[in-house]
Amino acid sequence: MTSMKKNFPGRDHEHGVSVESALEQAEALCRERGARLTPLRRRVLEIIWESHTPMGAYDVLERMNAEGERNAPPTVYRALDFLLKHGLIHRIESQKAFVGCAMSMDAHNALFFICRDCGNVAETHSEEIGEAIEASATRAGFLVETPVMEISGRCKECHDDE
Amino acid sequence: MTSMKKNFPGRDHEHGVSVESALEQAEALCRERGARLTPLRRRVLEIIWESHTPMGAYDVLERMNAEGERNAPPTVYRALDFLLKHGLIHRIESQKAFVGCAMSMDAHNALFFICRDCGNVAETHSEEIGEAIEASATRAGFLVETPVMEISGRCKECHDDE
DNA sequence: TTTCTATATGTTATATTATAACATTATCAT
DNA sequence: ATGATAATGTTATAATATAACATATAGAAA
Repeated sequence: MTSMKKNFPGRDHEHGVSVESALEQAEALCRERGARLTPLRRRVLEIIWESHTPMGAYDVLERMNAEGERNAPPTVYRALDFLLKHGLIHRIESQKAFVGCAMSMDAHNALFFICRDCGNVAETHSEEIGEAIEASATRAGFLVETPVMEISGRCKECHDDE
Repeated sequence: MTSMKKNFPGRDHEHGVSVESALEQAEALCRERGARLTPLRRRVLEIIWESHTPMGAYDVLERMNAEGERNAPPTVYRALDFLLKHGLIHRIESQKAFVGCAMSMDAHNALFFICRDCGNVAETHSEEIGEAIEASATRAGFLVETPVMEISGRCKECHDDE
């Protein structure tokens, strides 16, 4: 594993969204939509939120089975699909891994800053960038549906003390 | 395969970069850098440019072996690594696939518009977006290194005739 | 309540993508 | 020529993801 230094804002458990409140919000959102956040799905979401770095599907699976359960990959992938569909998590494509979504109501237009040192991910939603992309897309006659914006680099903590 | 309609600008073989000129540029760039664009690597680059949609590593491999050769996965992946390192191709993370890079000298800050209908990819390099991201990053104390920007949606051709 | 239907989960097998590890060969500077 | 470095060959396997079908469960309709 790469050196795990201090977190930077966003997925920091001290200053960011707490696991409990994330789960509460998820429940509210699902209730509102008539979507079923079953114990299994809720558990997967919880596991993902408990990690401060993106988790691979098999990491989640391992965690689920830690207490002796015998879940198989499809179980996890199906739960992940559900959570993705409802914007409760994001898939970080460049890492084949998943993180909790800090703003499920506006799941689109998320921009991720991913620190290559500490592995932390900060989620931002910039109007400016969204508009710049819209403008560029319009010029190309392109209809934006699902933007994937993952900026790899180094967070403040990690490039301060090099 | 999804319906393959007409191309949109960028990777269109009629209006875009020709395979030959792409290979010539690649050779020039490698010569300049003292990098060795071997026949194998050149062949992989050629295969990728010949496709107008992103190709998976195993698609490339299959193509290489079409004439009876017996290359194995590592051969392809090593060539892809070389081409990536020199900015001659991009990896489209959201598709686990590779496309030729239209602007190898400025391989960073590429923004891809990926049509979910026809599969085509248009590569753009927008100052405006680059700056918006820089600004957002600076605010977060983040040092940008490798931006991944892949906008999925529908190209003009494909949403015109729905 | 019972029955039906749709949704969710369990289970087995396998597909797809990617890399580790080590052997061999080619290139190039000396 | 010789030796060092880089490239390629080869075998095996790791890591990620899904297909296909069986079973169970929740909620709607009777």
